[in-house]
Amino acid sequence: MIQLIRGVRDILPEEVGLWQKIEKTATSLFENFGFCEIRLPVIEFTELFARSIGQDTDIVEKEMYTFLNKKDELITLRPEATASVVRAYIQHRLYAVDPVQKFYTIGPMFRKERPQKGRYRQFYQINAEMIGVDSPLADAQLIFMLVELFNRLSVSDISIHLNSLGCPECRPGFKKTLQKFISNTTAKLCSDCDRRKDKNPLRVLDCKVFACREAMKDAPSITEHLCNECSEHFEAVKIALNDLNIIFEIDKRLVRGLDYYTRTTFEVQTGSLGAQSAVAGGGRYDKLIESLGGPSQPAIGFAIGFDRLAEIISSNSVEVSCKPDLFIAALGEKAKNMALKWSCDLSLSGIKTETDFSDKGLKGQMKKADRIAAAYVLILGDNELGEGSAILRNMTTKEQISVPVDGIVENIRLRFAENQKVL
RNA sequence: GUGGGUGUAGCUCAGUUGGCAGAGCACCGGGUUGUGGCCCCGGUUGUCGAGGGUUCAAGCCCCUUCACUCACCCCA
Repeated sequence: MIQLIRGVRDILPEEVGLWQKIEKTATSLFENFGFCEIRLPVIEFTELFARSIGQDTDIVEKEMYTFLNKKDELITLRPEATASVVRAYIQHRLYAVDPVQKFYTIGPMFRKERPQKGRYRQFYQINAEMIGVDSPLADAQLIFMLVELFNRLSVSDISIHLNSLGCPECRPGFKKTLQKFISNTTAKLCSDCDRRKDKNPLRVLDCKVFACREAMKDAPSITEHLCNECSEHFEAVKIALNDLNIIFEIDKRLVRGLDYYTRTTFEVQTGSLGAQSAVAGGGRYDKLIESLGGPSQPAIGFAIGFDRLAEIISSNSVEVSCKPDLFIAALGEKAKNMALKWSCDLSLSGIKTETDFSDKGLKGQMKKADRIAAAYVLILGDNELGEGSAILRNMTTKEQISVPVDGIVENIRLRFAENQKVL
């Protein structure tokens, strides 16, 4: 048997209802906030990701699916969506009419990591990106919209973590301050932190090893080393969030692994996903568009982990069904031919109709109708054919009536149209 | 890439010191000739993840390998 590739998975029909519900909730909410859908390819030139995410990040260094095409160009299955959104914004000069553009997009991303709970090699994200707005009010609005999505999906076990990473003006200075603190500390860091303390000292703040957390307990905080502009921006975001009654906590260890982030970063965390606590995350990337060759426009966005969101909702079990309204139990060849026509016509008129074309007896077909939870069964056998009628049975109340074969589709259609008071 | 756990029927899982491959659920048939659920009776279902080794004999012991899973790293 051919099995699926490691780290990817099938979303089976019973789960798809939940996925559709999440998708509909998100898209209608985002559109109410003025975001428009954009659909993007899943492959791009590798350089796009190397330049946006950062050459030295783990994602680019070892987690991308990268191939050589026939023209010897390096192409990559996208590990995230923001880079592609920005590329499209620049390539199609969407800024020419109005530099302010708001997009959302849903689709699969790919990262070659060892799979575990809530982490797959093909995973799905819902992204929202707002380009061209610098105001801290935009940051607050975006976070408000994100929180509202969780509310609408009845996800309550979450917390909002907030931080600011500064900008190219103030971050290098903080990096040096932090490096000085680390080299002065006597405490022993784990081998990973020892390795990354020079290249990316911010990551040491994020380490989960107890010894490192202890050692970094009194480490300088970036929010205290922001330049005036960044500091004012961050304060304004906090005030705006308070005005919107968004409860959040400042998390100075929230550093994130993509190089393009500036200023505001945030994460939605949950306790119900094992070691994977982040279910959504995002932040500002004010310099990315310019660095990819576009106009100098600020931007902010977030990504929601679709698989993770579905996971935490399904543990609260949302029932989404695709039960048929009507099951046609036909006995004999003539009856089956009539059933075929009827079921096609009824399906077209919006009634979920199921038919069994096998040679099962009536008992077997009733059993099947029961198993798939059909609300009504239409029985057509030799007796009924002789009388020119069929039997319509309510599977809950066991009531049944005789319906003339002449005009039966219209008859049933009208019965279902009358507010489900079919029988 | 590193470490732990788990692989036996469609599903959930038993399987003793190595000795005929099991249960529940599901499915199929019958009881009830054309009426589902509940009940009763009967039946089907296996590369015991794969490959090799030890043995008269391996689901069980040994080696290798693969997959799943959880965690690390990192991230949504």
